[in-house]
Amino acid sequence: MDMKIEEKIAAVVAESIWQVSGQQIDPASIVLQKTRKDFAGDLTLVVFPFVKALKRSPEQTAEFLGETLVKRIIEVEGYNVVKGFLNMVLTSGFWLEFLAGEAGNDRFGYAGEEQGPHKTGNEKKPVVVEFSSPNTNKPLHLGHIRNNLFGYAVSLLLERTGNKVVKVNLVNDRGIHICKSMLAWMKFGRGETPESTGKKGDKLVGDYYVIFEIKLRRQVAVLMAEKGLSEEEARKEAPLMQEAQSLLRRWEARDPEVLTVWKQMNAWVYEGFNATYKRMGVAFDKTYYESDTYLLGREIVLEGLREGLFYKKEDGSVWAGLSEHNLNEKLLLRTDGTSVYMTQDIGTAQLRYDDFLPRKMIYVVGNEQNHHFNVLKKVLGKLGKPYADAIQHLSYGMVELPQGRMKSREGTVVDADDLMDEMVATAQKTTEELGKTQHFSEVEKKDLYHVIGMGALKYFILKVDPQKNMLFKPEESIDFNGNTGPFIQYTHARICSVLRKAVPERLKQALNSLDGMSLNEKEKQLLKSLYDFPDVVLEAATELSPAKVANYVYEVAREFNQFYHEYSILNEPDRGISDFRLLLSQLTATTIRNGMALLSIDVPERM
RNA sequence: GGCCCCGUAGUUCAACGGACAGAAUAGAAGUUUCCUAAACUUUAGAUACAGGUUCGAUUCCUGUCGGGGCUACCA
Repeated sequence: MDMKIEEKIAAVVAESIWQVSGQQIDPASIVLQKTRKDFAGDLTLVVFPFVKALKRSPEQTAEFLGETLVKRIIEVEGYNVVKGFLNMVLTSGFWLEFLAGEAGNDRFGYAGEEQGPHKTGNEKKPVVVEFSSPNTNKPLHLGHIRNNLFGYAVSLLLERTGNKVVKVNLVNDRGIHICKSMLAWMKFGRGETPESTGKKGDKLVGDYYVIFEIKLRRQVAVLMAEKGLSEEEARKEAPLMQEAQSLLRRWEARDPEVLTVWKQMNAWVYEGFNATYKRMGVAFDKTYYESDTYLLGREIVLEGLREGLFYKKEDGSVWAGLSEHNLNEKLLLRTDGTSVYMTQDIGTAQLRYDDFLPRKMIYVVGNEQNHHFNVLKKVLGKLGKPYADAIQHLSYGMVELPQGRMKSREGTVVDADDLMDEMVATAQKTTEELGKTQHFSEVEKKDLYHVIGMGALKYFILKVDPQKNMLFKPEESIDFNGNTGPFIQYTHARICSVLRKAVPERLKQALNSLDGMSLNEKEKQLLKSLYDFPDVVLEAATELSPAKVANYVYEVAREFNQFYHEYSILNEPDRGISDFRLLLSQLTATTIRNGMALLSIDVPERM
C-alpha cells in the first residue's frame, strides 16, 4: 500500500515550508484532523504553527499551503480557508478507491500479519496482561465485571494490532480472607456443599465469609462493651480472628487437615468462577495461584534480607525501606513469618517473567491500588530485577452506586451472575414486546437474548473512559435505546437484512460500478467515518482504551441509520448507485462487527 | 494532616492545546402504503470558581471550593 494521504500532505507541507522559509518545522506541529461537519471539506490543517516561519498572516499561510497541496497531490481537488484553518476537499475517486480496497476484507481495521510491530528483537516478546484477579472468598461482582471486560478488551486490542499477548489470571487463593470462610464453614457449616444446598460454589463460600463477619461482629461488640476496647483492638482480640490467624499459620505449615478443607472449598469456588467467566465470554491463557507464588516471593524477600537490601525489626517482621523514594517503609513478612500481598506479588512477578520473558507486564487493577503498584515497582527495583520497569499498572476507575461505593458489609454489592441474569431477562422482555422473534427457534431465541443482554452490559461498561469512575444505577443504567450496545447490534442486523436480500453475485460485481460515481453528503460522511476505523483501533491500542472503539462504533452506527433512513439501497433505481450503497453497507457491517469484537460483543444477523 | 485522581446540559457519557463544546437519556413537537420505528427529524439545555501561560484552554500551571481513593502486620 502506498503512503497514506495524511502522510503525503504532511510531507508536502513540511517540504514547501522548508523551500520557502528554509525552516525545518516540527513534524508534531502538523495537525491534520477531520473537517468539522459545519464546514466544507474532508481534512483540515491547522496553520497557526506555520505563520511565524512563513511570515504571513494565517489566511495567507493557508492559501499558500492550499494552492501547493492542490498542485502537488492529485487526491486534493480543492480547498477553502476559514480563519487559520485550511479545509481540503479530497476527490470522490480517493474515497471510492478506499471502499474498493477494503470491500470484502473481513479483517478490516485489524493489523495484517505484515503490519504488526516489527518482529525483531524486543518487539517479538509477548505482552502479559493480567486481569480479573479474584479472591476466593467471595463471588464476582460488578467491579470484577468492569475489570474483566476491560482487561479482556485490552488484550484483544493488543492482539489485533499485531502484538503477541498472554492473558493471565492471578487467583488470590491464600491468605487471611479465605481462612475466614474456611473457619466459618468448619465451625458452622455442618458439611454443607454446593450439591447439598444447590448453591453455586463461589456463592456458598461467599456466604460463609459473611457468616464469619457477622459472628465476628458479635464478639467485637461484646469485647467493646465488657472490656471497653476500641473496635480496632476488639477485632484483633476477638477469638474468631485469633482462630482465623491460627488457621493461616497452620495453612502455611501445610497442616493436612487444613489443606484438605482449603482445596475442597477452592474447588467449589473455581467451578463457580468458571461458569461466570464463560457466560461473560472471557478466557485466560494461564492461571496463576498465589498459593504457588508466595513461597517464591518469600524466598526472594529473604534473599534481599541476606543481601542487606531489606531489614528485620526486633519483632521479626521484615521491611523494605523506601525513604529514598519519599515513601514509607513497607512490610514484606509479618512477625509470625507469614506473607502479605506484596510478598506474593514479588513472587508472581518473578514467575511470570521466567515463564514468558515478556517485554511488558500489564496489571489491570483498580486505581485504589495505585500506591501498592508504585511500591511494588520500587521494591523490585531495589532487588535489581530487570522486569521492574516492564511492569505497568493499568489502573482503572471504580464502579459506584448512587449511594457510593459498593460495600459488602452493607450488602450493596451487585453480584455478577445476578446482573447478567437481569440483562438477559430484560433483553428477552424487550424483544418480545417488539414482537421480533416469532420466527426464531427456541435455541435461537435463547442465544439472541444472551447476545443482546450481554451486549447492553458490556457496551455500557466499556464505553466509559477506563480511567474514570463510573456510576451504575441498578434500575435505569442499562438502556437498549440510544448510545447502547443493542442500538449498534440492531444496526448491524438491519444491514445484514439488506445484504441477505441482495443476490450474492452483486456484491462481487459491484466493484465494477464504482468508477466515476459521485457521492452525496451522507454517503461521504459515512465513508469518511469508516476510513477512520484502522486509526481508531491503533489509537485505542496505544492508549489501552477500549472506550475509544466503543464511542467510534456508535458514531458509525448512528451515521448509517441516518443514511439508511434517507436513501434506499436495494430500491434505488440506478444500478450503479445501488451497487455502491451495497458495498458501503457491507463495509459498515464489517466495521461494526470488528469494532464490537474488540469489545468482546457479538452482533446478531437478525434481531 | 500528607499524597493521588476527578468536577462538562436535570441525568449518564464524548471532545491528540484548535473552528460555534458533541451524543444519549429525561422534557416538548413530529415521521411508517417504502430495504427491521431497538430507527429517523425538529426543539430546549453544560465546561464548579478565580487567576496565569498561549494566536487559541474543557484540555497545561497555581489557588479556592466540592467528590472519591490511598496513607494497614487487609487484599
